[in-house]
Amino acid sequence: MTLETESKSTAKKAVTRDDILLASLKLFSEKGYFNTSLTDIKDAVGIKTTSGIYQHFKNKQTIAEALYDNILDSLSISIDDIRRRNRKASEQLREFVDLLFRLTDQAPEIMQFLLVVNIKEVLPEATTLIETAPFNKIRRVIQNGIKDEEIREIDPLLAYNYFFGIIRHTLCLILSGDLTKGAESYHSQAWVAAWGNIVKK
Amino acid sequence: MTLETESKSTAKKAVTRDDILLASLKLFSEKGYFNTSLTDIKDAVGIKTTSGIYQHFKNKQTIAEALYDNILDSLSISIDDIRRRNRKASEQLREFVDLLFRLTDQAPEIMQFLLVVNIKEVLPEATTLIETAPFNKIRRVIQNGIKDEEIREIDPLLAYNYFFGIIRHTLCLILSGDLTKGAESYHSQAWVAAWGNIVKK
DNA sequence: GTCTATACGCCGATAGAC
DNA sequence: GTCTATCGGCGTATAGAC
Repeated sequence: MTLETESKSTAKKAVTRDDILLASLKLFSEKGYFNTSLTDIKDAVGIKTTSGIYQHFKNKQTIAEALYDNILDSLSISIDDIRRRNRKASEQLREFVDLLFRLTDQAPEIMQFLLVVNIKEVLPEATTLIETAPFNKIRRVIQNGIKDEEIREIDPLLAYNYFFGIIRHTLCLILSGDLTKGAESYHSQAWVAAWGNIVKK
Repeated sequence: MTLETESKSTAKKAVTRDDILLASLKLFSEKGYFNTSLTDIKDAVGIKTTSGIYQHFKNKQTIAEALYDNILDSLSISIDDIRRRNRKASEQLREFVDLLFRLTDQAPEIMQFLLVVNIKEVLPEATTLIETAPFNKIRRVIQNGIKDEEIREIDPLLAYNYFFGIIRHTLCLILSGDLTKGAESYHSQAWVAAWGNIVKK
């Protein structure tokens, strides 16, 4: 599964692992993990019994695990790409923010799952968002920014906090429908506010 | 139930509604609503069967509802008090932030329930945090601050976002244990960053 | 208010035929 | 890979005695 939503092929074919992941992602982000039964998933995916699900996943939890892993992996790869293409921390962070807003717009289920679903409740063993590979990389970007004197000298974790706090809150308000004008209108303003919090003046 | 944790009386007496609320709050914030069974609550509260719970609450959901209502009511009252005692928006917001940090330190279960538990998943009918009475009042504080030219002229919702985004993210990092030095050390810095985002320069 | 006892629905999960 | 059939169990909830 990639971060991009894929268009279903017209020909009716066997249900794949990705079909289940996609349907589960939608349901989990809409109703929450615990309000989603395997019956719901089976219906969404278009099979008659829940048995088919067990062909691809050991149990319900492993579906959520696979989703979380896939999303984090995709993000991580995107960040590698961003770091390769840009030198300055400001550019790297800017592109990361662009990515998050684009996803919020085009694949809100993914961002809903990532930011709103309380992953510790679903997967008690899971690491906090901040400890995951992609967000570790973002913290390294910030550290480098401090070293290069682009970002003011504060605890990198606090810089992450001041920067990502605004981005995240903005995205959550968009996802919840409290910010109604569509992601684009808030995008650049959120960036300015977030970056302004950590930039060396 | 108040926002303050009450010390249990030594004498063993009948289980009250507040005992159930307190135990539930602890369990919900630790394990999550769906990972908490009435059996867990009954154990925590010290009775032998779940039947006793139904003396006070119609069902499990109403426990969460009562908790949410109580917390919001308490917050709302505190904010009224803050607004009465202070004139300037900066002072009112500052005291509000003080309150939130104090609660995070002294009653983390309350803040965990308020900020981390996904209330829409537990109570689909519940209003978003931003639409609740206390947070509506905070938004009015911000509106007044704009009118009085203390806060720069932007959409009040965005100002709320830039301000509270940082506060909330800081509190969540403290609650999750990612920020380890204890709430106090981050308190004033978070305030400076959050207020700096909206102050008229 | 607390207990015993009990109901029962839903959901996750498995075995095995096709 | 999909189906039928079925299971066990957990968790919520109720009735009614004390």
